Amino acid sequence: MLAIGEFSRLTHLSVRTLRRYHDADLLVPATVDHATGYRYYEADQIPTAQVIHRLRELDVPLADVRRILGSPDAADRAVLVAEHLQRLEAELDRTRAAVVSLRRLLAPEPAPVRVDLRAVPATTVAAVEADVAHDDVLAWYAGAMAELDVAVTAPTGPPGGLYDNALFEVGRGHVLVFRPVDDPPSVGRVRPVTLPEVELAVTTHVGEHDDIDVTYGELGAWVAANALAVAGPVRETYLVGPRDTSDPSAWRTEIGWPVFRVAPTDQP
Amino acid sequence: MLAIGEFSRLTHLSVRTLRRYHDADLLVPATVDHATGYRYYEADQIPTAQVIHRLRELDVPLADVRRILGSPDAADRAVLVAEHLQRLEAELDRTRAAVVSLRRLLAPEPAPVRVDLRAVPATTVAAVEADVAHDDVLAWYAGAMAELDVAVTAPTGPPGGLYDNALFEVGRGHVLVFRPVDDPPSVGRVRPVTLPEVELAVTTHVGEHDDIDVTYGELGAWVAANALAVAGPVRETYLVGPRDTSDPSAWRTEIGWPVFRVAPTDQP
DNA sequence: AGTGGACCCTCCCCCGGGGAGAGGGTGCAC
DNA sequence: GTGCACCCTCTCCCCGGGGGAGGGTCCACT
Repeated sequence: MLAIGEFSRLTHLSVRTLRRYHDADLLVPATVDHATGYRYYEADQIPTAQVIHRLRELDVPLADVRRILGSPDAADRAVLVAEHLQRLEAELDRTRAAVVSLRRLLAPEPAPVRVDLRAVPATTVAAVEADVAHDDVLAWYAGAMAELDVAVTAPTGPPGGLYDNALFEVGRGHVLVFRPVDDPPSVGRVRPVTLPEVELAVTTHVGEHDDIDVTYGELGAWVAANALAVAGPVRETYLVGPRDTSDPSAWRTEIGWPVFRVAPTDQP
Repeated sequence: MLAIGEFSRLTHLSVRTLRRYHDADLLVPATVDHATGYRYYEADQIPTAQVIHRLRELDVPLADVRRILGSPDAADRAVLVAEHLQRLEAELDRTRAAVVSLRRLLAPEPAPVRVDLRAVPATTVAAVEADVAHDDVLAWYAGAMAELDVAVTAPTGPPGGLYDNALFEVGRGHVLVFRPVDDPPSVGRVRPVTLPEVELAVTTHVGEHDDIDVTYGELGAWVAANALAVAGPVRETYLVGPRDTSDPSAWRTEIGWPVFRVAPTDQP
């Protein structure tokens, strides 16, 4: 029988937090005095408290902590925890990418971006498309591209993708990956798709994709500065990618933003 | 002149978030229509928006983002950002430790902890002590122990430390590191200190300190189960530590919790 | 010149995981 | 029996947004 203060000392959880965990049904005191409301804990609740403490340190939401503690089977618990560790790893990746692109953003003299305006005719390609959540894009891309690789034996150009703007605004949107080929097949998820004719503002991103947002931003700034507006999903073309060389610094990603002229100006 | 929606599309920040950043004086639109309240941004605000986006991805609080953006000198900015990266690294360490101790906590069959009750006489030692915030303990410890090493030439036992319980409850408390020696010197911060006589519940933690909380918990559970109560700061003794061997699995940390008998029982 | 629909505005409430403090009741050792 | 540390509940605050209500504006097409 440990009063809450003593239990707090033993678990390094604040009294306040212990009360909160009680309210949340996460860690219910062994006994509660009905008259006074005093909470009393047992020594064998310490490990549980520690598990909660550690999970919270990993930013596991209380609801998930409850689920983990609630699952009687150790294997189930391990699975749930493993899921969270995976999530942590993904977050670590994002952090890494943020550091990379922050470095580029804060670089003393940003290299001026080179943008071309290019009219692209309608093209028929072999494509796989779907509505995908922003977080799932990478995984989906890998699967779709693998399927394309199997279906398209003699591509006539580098692969590419179309990414709906809603992907970034709403967190979910239409995505299409394609491979140009003379006679697009229709196998599995692969279908012939005709990409519409567009005018593209095109620039090339060099290296890993960690800081591709910066290039996007530069392209966007150029587009806005040239009195253009964005019309339709962005097109990426993977001129040189991981499939071509394992040296990330050699990678080249062409980014094409469909644009139209907002107000026709008379300037040359 | 970009309306908020278009700017949102270019920066991948939600309209809502942009408004919030305006309210917070973080990213003020280039012009605001006084009549309608419409916010209009300039293309050259895109890099700023991206910096904010990236910093937020690194969980930099908005107030700090404001300070970073506000400092005109690039070097200043670099310093502020570096500070945050250091903070991230510290967090990563904590995460790693949490994973280690979680693994031990969720291990199928926790090894039973071995606890001894030991009467320790008063001892005079060479010590460095201070009030320290919980987060600063590690850094403070390194400095204090280095000073002790210089001051004490012929120690008569392994080093140790006393850690106030307030450290864990309030996040700040009294800390003392010591080295037993025959004739304690008084040099710099080093002073002779007489540690009071105590009865200690003692156990030994094996390996890195990542999961030392688990051992603490086991010790605490034993203490509670044996009708004892905690009296005074915990004593750690570093029998084998990083100074002795670089192999973490060989490290031995003795943890002694001062206790007293709550209710004298007649049980043997 | 109207009109419809996309766009924009402000305002308020919600979330999680606590921290701070008020105001008042209890346990227990001396 | 009394002092004081301890415990209780309650309300409000923080951050960094999300959701939605209710209403005004812009602009391209008719």
